Amino acid sequence: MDDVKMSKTMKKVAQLAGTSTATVSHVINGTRFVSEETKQRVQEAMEKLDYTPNYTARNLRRQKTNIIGVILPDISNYFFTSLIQGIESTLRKEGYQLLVSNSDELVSSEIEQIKTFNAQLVQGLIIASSAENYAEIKPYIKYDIPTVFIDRKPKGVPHDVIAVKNKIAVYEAITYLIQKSCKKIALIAGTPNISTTKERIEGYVSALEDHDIDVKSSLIKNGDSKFKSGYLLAKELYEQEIVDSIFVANNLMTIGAITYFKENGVKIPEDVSIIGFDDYEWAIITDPPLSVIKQPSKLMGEKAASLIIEKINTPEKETSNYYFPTELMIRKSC
Amino acid sequence: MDDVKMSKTMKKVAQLAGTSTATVSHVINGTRFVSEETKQRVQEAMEKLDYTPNYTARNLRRQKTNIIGVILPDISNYFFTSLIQGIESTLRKEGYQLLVSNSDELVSSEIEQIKTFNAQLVQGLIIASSAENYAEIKPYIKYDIPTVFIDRKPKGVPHDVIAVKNKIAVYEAITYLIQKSCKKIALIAGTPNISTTKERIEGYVSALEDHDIDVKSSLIKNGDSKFKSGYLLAKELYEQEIVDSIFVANNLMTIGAITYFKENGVKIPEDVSIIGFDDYEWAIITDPPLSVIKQPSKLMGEKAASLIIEKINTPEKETSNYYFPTELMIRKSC
DNA sequence: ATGAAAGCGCTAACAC
DNA sequence: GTGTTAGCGCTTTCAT
Repeated sequence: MDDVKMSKTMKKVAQLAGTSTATVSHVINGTRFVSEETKQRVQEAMEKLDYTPNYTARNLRRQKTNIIGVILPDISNYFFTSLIQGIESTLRKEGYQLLVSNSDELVSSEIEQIKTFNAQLVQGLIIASSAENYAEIKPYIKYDIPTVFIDRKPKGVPHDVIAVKNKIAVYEAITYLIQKSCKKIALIAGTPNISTTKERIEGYVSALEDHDIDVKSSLIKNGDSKFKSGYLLAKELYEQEIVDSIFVANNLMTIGAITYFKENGVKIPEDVSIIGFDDYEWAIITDPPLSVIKQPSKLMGEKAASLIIEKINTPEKETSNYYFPTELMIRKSC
Repeated sequence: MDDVKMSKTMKKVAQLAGTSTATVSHVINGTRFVSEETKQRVQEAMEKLDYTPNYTARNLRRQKTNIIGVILPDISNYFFTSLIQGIESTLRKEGYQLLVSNSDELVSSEIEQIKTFNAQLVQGLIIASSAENYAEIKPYIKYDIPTVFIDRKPKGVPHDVIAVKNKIAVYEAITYLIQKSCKKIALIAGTPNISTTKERIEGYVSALEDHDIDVKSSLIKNGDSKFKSGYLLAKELYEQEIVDSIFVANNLMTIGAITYFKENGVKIPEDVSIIGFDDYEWAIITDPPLSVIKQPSKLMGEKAASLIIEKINTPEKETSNYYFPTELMIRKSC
């Protein structure tokens, strides 16, 4: 009630309880035996003062925080928000906190954030990097802080990575389209130069090649993974080329592409078949229900979080790569 | 290259540069004049040691962190993730970090998180509370840390609140339905007892009353704001009642309800009209395109963040409430 | 079963 | 223009 602004310290608690700060600390942390009666007195004193330990001081002394940092390229992308869900839930169970930040797909901004996080702020780092090569960010990553790369794998990364079997996933999808006798299959790919985009293009190309279909570079479009570019690229494709099917390599661009076709009376799948990437609740109620490649996004987030925690507890743990399988969900858009 | 594990301290930098720690600190923070040459030497030393200041130590000394905590009831809900987008972007611009956590719509878990955040971890708190009354969480909220409530306003909150004109929003939507000559208008409401739910029910009831339509309690269903309950409640409504239209008070439940109807061959809007809450990219490509009440979620997040920052800079600033208007987006589901 | 005190790495008041 | 040093609030070693 009275001194609201004054932060309560352990010292005050100790005074009130008639003990030393050491004892107070030990009753709080259960780190050594304290007799029932002193324990009692300390607890009462804490209650009375409405005392909460100062985490900053504790962190400084213990040389660790309980915070994990996550750097994502686009928080408006449903895939990345489901990653967050998975990460947050397992982190919380283990008593860690989650610091989230958004790099806007910019390596420069990513580096800025890595720097901040590394200033003893964060105990571990989960990052969906926008860098093509690990070398670009290597100088800023500290080797003593556990780091896991998620979704994307810059060339040369020596850390754990959690990703998806992109090439196989897309190969399957394109093969499906071919079997449905699509002839002119286009690809709307995401942000250029990142591993997921490259792998998805590889899957596309190799599926076509395996079925003796010419790969036309005019049918491969690179976007920026946002709604707008899906819309624009669909338009470009439809105006310039005869296309009977499109594979769209991310969820926001898929929505963009479909929006374009709906606005222009292009029928899906009659006029053009579509397969998208990422599966969400709303993908079932679209017109038509969307055929997609589903990645286990929440699971990937959970894995990243538990991996980071393992790394924190067992620093000598060797690094490894986890490639999750995807699932081709065929609905009505192809 | 060598002592990777050893944290570099200011002291070492000072030694290498042949200055005091004070000078190092001042060149880092620009807090007092330092001659060009010493500045030079210090910077070189920092470079050489690959030094980054220790935030934890700085925070302890300055008695502040640069972190804002956000507590949300459901990170899988698109509304809350767009809130995060808005919050994160404006926070980042101002040099703050964002600590995110999820309360699962549980007051107990919310309290747990408030406690953690309050331990000098966080400079400000943005919270979408699950509490019906402020009294439930009051003991844990510290008055000296700036707090803003977002989306929901527990009874008796003395802090800033950022919300939406729920009653008016729903009143308009229901009125629209009535003008479209709907007679049996049902309501699928969200988590009981929170302000948004109560206000939305009020809007529903008062629109019906103003048009001399009987309010039947069997037409008002309470869910838990998740996909599943939207699905189940739609089923319940459709099996038990003759209903020609439904207003669904949140985005996940809307998807759930539509999914149920699609699975069961119920035509929208021919058999039943639907208006949902919250607007997203995918709402345009659903079958049929969804009529919804759109709330300016990103804007609300931005406002919350800038408000918190204002409060931090001007603690004496008086509290106020911000009620954003919504927009009724009529598409094809009603 | 408990206490004293050093010290985590920084900032800033004070001194010159 | 720069240095010295106290101290932020805690944990933990070393005593007893």
